[in-house]
Amino acid sequence: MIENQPKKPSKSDRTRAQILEAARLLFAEHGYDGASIRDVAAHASIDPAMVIRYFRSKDELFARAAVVDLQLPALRVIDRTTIGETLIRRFLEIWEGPASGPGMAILLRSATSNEFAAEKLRDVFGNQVRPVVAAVADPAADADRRAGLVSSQLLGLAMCRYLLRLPPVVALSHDEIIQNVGPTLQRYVVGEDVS
Amino acid sequence: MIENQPKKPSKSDRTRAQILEAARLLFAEHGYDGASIRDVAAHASIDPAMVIRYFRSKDELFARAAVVDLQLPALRVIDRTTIGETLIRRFLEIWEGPASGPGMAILLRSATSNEFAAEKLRDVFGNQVRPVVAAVADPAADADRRAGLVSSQLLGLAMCRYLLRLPPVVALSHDEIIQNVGPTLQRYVVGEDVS
DNA sequence: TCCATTTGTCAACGACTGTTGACTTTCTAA
DNA sequence: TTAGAAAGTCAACAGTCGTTGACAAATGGA
Repeated sequence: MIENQPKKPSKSDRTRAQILEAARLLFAEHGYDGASIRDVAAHASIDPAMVIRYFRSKDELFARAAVVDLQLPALRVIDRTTIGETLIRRFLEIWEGPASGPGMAILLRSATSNEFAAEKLRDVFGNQVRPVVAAVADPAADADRRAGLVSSQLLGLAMCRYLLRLPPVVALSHDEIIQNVGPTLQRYVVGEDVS
Repeated sequence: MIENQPKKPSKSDRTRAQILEAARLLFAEHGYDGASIRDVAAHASIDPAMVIRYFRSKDELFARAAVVDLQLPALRVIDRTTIGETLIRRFLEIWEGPASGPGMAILLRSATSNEFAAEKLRDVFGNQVRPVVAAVADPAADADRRAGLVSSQLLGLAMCRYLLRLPPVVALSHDEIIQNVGPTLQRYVVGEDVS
């Protein structure tokens, strides 16, 4: 009899959720170093010591905050000619839609100076992006290379548009992104490739 | 009679250069926050106070270390069908060749959590990448958008290959990068575009 | 009501940070 | 040789950081 979720949403659960929400917001905006535990506590209207009580350390808080589930669609079932478009559409949903949290922003903001975040980001690539691309890559041996190229374009777009906020990339409409980046991803995934 | 370079390479000049070299190395590897003045001083085998004496503050030291000159080739004179290839070749030289310093790595490593680095990176885009693309973009009005797309791909590739060190992207050979990313850049710069 | 557990408050710790000023050593020009 | 500038050393400052432990308040079941 394993009961993972005892029915009472005790008071501590709410506090715990508040801390986590504040942490996700501040980590996404200022990165691991830039968001102090005191900042998180202030943003959650709570004492800094409570942050440590609920999450044992800043590292563990960051680990809890930096969870990412891209929920990428299976590419096998859709039309083979619209793979690139499907990918970039899902990408825009993840970043700008309300459902997906700031998980990717959290990782990307800290990955350049925090080895844990970098490793986590490599994990997201290996366990979420790569399998989806591998399922449709023509010679299976090319799967890694194709997935890597896809990641480089998507990650660069995210950097320019959401983190660096490069004006001309911010100005791009959804349709412009889909019609320009879609074909790139399409070629990276199923295009004829170099040996 | 303006003499910008008095002939004597005084002792202080050498020390100054040592500090700057150590700073560029550490900033490129650990970012602005991750590289302390004490680290830089230790790496240059001098006292931390000297770093402040020669450069007035850490911010100023970082500003001096984060200078970038891409020396992008003028795209007008070359064959219009090899623009993408030319760009990606130059990109690889900048990152892996011995001539260009770690300037781009310094900026990219800190741009996600340091507003000065972010602004400087946007400057590099606006003053070095954009003009080169604008010179050949077909409707001049598209120049910004095209330059932005080019930047997103190049910046993403740099992130994955040199900072994040994503294994399949690190494993790519120069030829593979040229033959895969080249066409992408070609289309971004001179391909038919969406309104 | 009473007591034990939970939840929250407060002050402080040691470590690290950028930066400063007083001091000594070294070099250079007269 | 000597005075003055340049170069380098050292200890300490004020601030921030993550983290801790002692203590008070609130809560909830018996």
